[in-house]
Amino acid sequence: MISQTSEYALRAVVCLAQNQDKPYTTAEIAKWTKVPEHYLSKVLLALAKHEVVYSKKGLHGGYVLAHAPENLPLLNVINAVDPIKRIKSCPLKLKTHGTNLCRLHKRVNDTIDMMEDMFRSSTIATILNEPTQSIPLCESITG
Amino acid sequence: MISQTSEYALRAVVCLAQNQDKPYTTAEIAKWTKVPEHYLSKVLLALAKHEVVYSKKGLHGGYVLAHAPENLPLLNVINAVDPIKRIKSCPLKLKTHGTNLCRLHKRVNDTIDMMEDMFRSSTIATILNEPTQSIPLCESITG
DNA sequence: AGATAAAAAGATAGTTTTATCTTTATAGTT
DNA sequence: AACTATAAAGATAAAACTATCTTTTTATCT
Repeated sequence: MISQTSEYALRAVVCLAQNQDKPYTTAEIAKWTKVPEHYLSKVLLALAKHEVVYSKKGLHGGYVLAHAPENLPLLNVINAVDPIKRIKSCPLKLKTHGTNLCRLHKRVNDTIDMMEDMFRSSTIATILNEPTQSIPLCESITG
Repeated sequence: MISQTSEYALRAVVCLAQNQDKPYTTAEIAKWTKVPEHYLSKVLLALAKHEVVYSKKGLHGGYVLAHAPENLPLLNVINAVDPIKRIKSCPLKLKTHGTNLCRLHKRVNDTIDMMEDMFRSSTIATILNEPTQSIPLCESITG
């Protein structure tokens, strides 16, 4: 329902949100979030292309968040790596339908919309500030 | 967000709901729903195993719905072919989390729950009876 | 300027999903 | 009993997703 790649991207972004003091390298983020390092590197690349994170090359480089967590909806992270596809026209390409969606596809699309709204309305800050039973997302990045 | 296989399964079931006079063959359903015939055959097999449809072999055989559309939530169709996976424990396997979900995964899981609820609360009958701009799902099965 | 640490890019491979084709088993019909 | 239409099963393959390794480019430090 949500791809592995999106899951990894969200972990990385939450990780960076919790550590905004300096750029962190792919290797550090990978270790902390338990994402395969080389795969994470592609994910971060996509996040950088969509300006979710900012990358700094060279010595003491790494990745930092490009926006304050308050201004970063989960949807932006997901869409950067694995865009949610909505149904815009009848997948059966029926002439009689034209641009209208039939009842089935309208219902499915409504559901996707709802999901999208939920991901749009919660930001990284929202989830980090949410009261919960559980300890912060992950163990310390330096640990 | 919803797999190709689920989409095909839903189409097939809606098709059978609109044609309950006799069993319809894989080939007929495939033609009507524009699903690749041999792939549809696997999908129908899964639907039959989960008793969403009933299969009748031999001459004049084919598939019929196993339940009235009123008693058939979309979720049952989706779960038969491509079960919605919920997050039950921390994907990072952190000891400190134990069975609790962190804020991130709780939020993602809540969203999945919502989607699941939506698919559970609407039946095939619901969507077929819904008032809409568009003509019935598909063109005639005999066309 | 040279050394070093880092992202970026490229190449390859495993796994899962989607799709197609072929053969076999089964149930009606004649 | 033989024939035929059909689902079921098996084998194969194409495409997408996930993952790993290697090389190249870029920026910073001394």
